[in-house]
Order: sequence, then C-alpha cells, then structure tokens
Amino acid sequence: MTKPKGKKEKPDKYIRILEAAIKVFAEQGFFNSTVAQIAKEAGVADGTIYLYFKSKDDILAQFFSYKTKLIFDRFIEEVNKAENAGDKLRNLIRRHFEEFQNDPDTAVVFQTERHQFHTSDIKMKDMIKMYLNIIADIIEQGQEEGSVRKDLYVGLVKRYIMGAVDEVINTWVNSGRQYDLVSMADPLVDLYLKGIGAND
Amino acid sequence: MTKPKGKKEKPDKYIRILEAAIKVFAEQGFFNSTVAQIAKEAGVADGTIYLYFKSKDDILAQFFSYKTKLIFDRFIEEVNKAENAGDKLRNLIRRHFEEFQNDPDTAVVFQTERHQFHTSDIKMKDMIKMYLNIIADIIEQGQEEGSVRKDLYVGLVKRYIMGAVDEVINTWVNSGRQYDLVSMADPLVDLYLKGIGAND
DNA sequence: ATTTATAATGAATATATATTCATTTCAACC
DNA sequence: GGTTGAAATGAATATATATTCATTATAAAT
Repeated sequence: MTKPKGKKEKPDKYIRILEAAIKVFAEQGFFNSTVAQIAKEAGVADGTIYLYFKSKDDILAQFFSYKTKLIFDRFIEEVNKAENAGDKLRNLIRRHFEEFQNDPDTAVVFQTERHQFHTSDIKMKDMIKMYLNIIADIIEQGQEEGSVRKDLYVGLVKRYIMGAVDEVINTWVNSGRQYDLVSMADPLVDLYLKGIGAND
Repeated sequence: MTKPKGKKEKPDKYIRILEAAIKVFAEQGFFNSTVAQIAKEAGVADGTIYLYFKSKDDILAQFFSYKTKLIFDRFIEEVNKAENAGDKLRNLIRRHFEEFQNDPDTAVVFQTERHQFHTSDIKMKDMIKMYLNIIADIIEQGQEEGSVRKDLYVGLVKRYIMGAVDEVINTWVNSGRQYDLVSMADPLVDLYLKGIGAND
C-alpha cells in the first residue's frame, strides 16, 4: 500500500506543535501558557512536545527563527521589486503590515514577546539588526539617488522608521485588530518622507 | 522622647519595597523574579511584602501607576514651559529621555513589560492614551499656528511620534545604556518635522 | 508471524515559589 | 515594668507545572 490512508503526518508534527504554541502564546502570553495547553491544542501528548523541542523556551526560540526566516525572505523579495528608495520603503512596510494582518497570532506574539528576550539565547538582536539593515540600505540608496536628505544620522533614522512601524502595529494588535492595518502604510511613508512640518 | 533615634521609617517602607522590586524586575524581568528576591533586596521578610501589596502582580501595577503619575506631571510641566508646538514637542521628548536616563531601572521595566499587560487590570492603555493625548494637543496647536501641516491624520501621527521615541529608548536600553540618550532628542525632533525626504 | 526500530503516550516526579498565619518584636503609653 | 496594638517575621503550606521515563502503539522489514 503506497498510499497510506491518513496516518503519515510525520514531517509536519513539528509545525503543528509550533502553530499550536503560537496560538496559545498569542492568547495568554508566553509565561502564562503551559506546555499541557500547547499539547492539547496540537492534539498530542505532553511528552511528545519534548521529542521535537528541548524545552518550553525552545519552542519560542524556534518560533522566532522559523517565522523570521520565512517573513524576512518575503520582505526582501518585495523590496527588490521596486526601483527607487521611496518605493522600496513603501513596499517593505506594506508587506510587513500584510504579513502581520494575515497571521494575527504571529503578530501578537512578535509584538508582545519581542521585548522580553534580549538577554536569552533567542537571537532577537540579530533579527532586529537584519530589519534595520534593510532600512539602512534603502536610506543610503535614497541618498545616492538624491531623493533622501544627505544630512541624516542613519543610525537614528532607521530606528525612527522601525519604531513607528512597530507602534502602528501595536495599536492595531491592542485594538483587537478591527481595522485594516495595510491602509496605514501609505500615510506612514508619507510622514517619513515629508515630516509633519509645514513646507514653507 | 519626641525624636526617635532612627526607627521611624514607616511611610517609606512601601516605597522601599517598590524600588527594590523595580531593581529586581529590571535585572530579571517580572516573570523570572521572585517575591523572596524582592524581599531580600528591600531588607524585609517575605511576608512583609503582603502587608503593603495584594500580590506580586499588584507590585507591578502599583509601580506603573506610581511612576506614571510622577513622570507625567513632569512631562506636562515641561511642555507648558514652551510656547510654540515645535518647542513643546522638543521639551516633551527631551524630558522623557532625561527621566529615563536618570532612572534606568524604571526605564528597563517600562520598556520590557509594557507590552505584556494589555489584558490585565494594569491601566496600560490609559497611560498610553495620556501620552498620545499630550502629543495630539501639540500637533493640533501646531496646525493652528501654521507650523504643522494641516493634511495630517492625527491618529496616525501621534503613534508615529510615540513609536519612534519608544524605539530609540529600546535601543539605548538594549545597548547597555552606554551613550547619552538625551542627545538623541534634537535630531529626532528634526526628523519628525522635516522628514527624511530631500526638500526639492 | 516475528522481530526491530521508532514514535508517542501520560502518569509520576521534582521543583519552584506565591501566599498564609501563628508567633515574635517593637514602641508608645500608663 | 507591665500592658497593648500594630508591625514584622519566616517557616510551613499549597499549588502549579516543566520535564522525565517506563510503558505502549505503530509500521516496516524479514
């Protein structure tokens, strides 16, 4: 029998546990979630978790690296579709909003837990650095093109951009995700480029 | 004897425990900290904590409301020292950076834990709303004065400002607080006002 | 059918720690 | 110096839950 009836789900059990964990974490936060809850949500025994993950902490660590890889590839792909710096920035942020809007559990866990684990072995700093680097490259390209001011402290600018993106997502998450996040992208990019000051 | 020798520290035991808790939370995070550690740091017995606080959660809740009141009063005071919107925004952010730089433990706890307790009874949303309102008032004043663009979505602008402030502080906290945070205020306000786009 | 290897189970374990409360200390007053 | 009430103590309790591991199921191989 080369075609099994329905009992061949080996490779995706890892994924199934991860997805279940994300759901539980999103609902209750990492520290308030129990391994037993994750197991139940995934439809496996408690002990099974430990065949795929070293510890509860490891589940969160795996989640971050797994999702980050997936998402960042799409960010870069989307950035590369554009030619000039302004469009690249717009594409990055729009795609960021799209990804999070389409995967709200991931969004919640990212926004809620990302500030906790800077000391642990979760490679949070590396992730953030990657994101900041994408932005820095765009800024520098813009400066070469002449579309971006040259008298900028890029180390500050990239955080200014990332911070605003982050807060807009936070607001959306904490509102119960009731409105369209993606529609915030264009007005936000407009603020980055033009600022709030009246053009005299 | 109306002048006790040195054993009259009643009103500040509450404060002492709070400060100790903040220190412990800053070092290890709320969930990884134990009540016993806080008691030790404060130089009191474990049980004494419960004469002043309902629970471990309550310590964090008290901290937020206690510190928030203190700090926000100073924010408003500082904003009121300025006349026009630009200076008000500058004063707000500079004072924000000053407060956090002078009280690093508070800064760490704020930045680390503020994204966790949106569902709990900690009045996080109210605190954030207060801050956003200060900003919104400044923006609107700027629009009346003519120094700020009128075609702005204020609901977005205030988050854009707060988010960037937040991220700049995060970076400082996660760097081990090695550089002068306050010096970031002016360049940041410059970005808000002028944006990154080349003025054509 | 029997063996073998792998995967999964879930009850039992081990530990950690928030909270309680019976007891003690303290300071003021008579 | 004895009495009183409040404040503080810290050992004991109660609970929760991450992790382990002896046992069982599963599937393939012979």
